[in-house]
Amino acid sequence: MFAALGDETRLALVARLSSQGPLSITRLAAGSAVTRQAITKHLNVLATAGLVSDMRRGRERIWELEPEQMEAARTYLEHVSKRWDEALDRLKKFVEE
Amino acid sequence: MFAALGDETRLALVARLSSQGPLSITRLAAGSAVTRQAITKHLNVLATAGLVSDMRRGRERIWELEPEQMEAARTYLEHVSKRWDEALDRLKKFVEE
DNA sequence: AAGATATGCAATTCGCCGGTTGCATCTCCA
DNA sequence: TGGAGATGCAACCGGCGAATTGCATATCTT
Repeated sequence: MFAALGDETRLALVARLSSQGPLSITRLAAGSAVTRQAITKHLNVLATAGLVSDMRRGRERIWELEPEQMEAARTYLEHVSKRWDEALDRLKKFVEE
Repeated sequence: MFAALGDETRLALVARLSSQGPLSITRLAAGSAVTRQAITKHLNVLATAGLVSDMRRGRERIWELEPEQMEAARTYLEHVSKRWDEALDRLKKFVEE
């Protein structure tokens, strides 16, 4: 999942979807420097990571954010941060003794 | 920064540093499947992203977590999540009108 | 039906990244 | 001082991922 967010183009896609809501592939490609095909591939990567989902509407395919996965990433970082603080505390106590 | 966290080996390093506190390169390499050299490179990548920092102690080099950057990542995800909710609200209102 | 719009599929190219190996350097300790 | 342990430096390799191109397919509109 972090790997999915780690690409500049994909992070930009997430940002756009977050600020502009659901968009079609062509619309997303219009605002980007790369080809529509590249965008499609990136969207698939994001989908595999569970960060976006798609739905068909006529001839177009609409993509939208899936905020639960982002929440999962946040939770993970929070977890790591917390454990780090605990480790620091243990170390501090150990040194003091 | 997400790119830095996006590699499995690096994420494992972050996890270990978070649970065990500051560690030397050799110690970190001992618990990993890859070479010490690989670990060194990964640590440098993490350092460039501001996620870890190092200090010399005798002949060894101790690495520790830099939780502020992790906090930044969390904040970013929070931001995106929030904007997404707002976008959804706008969309909902627009449809209702 | 026919043109236009939106997307899908496949093959290909190219650069970067993760990993290794070999050797040099530095520091600790007996 | 000399050996062992910890790290640094540099060259090299293999594969994967990002991107493009060309063409096929589906859907809308008139």
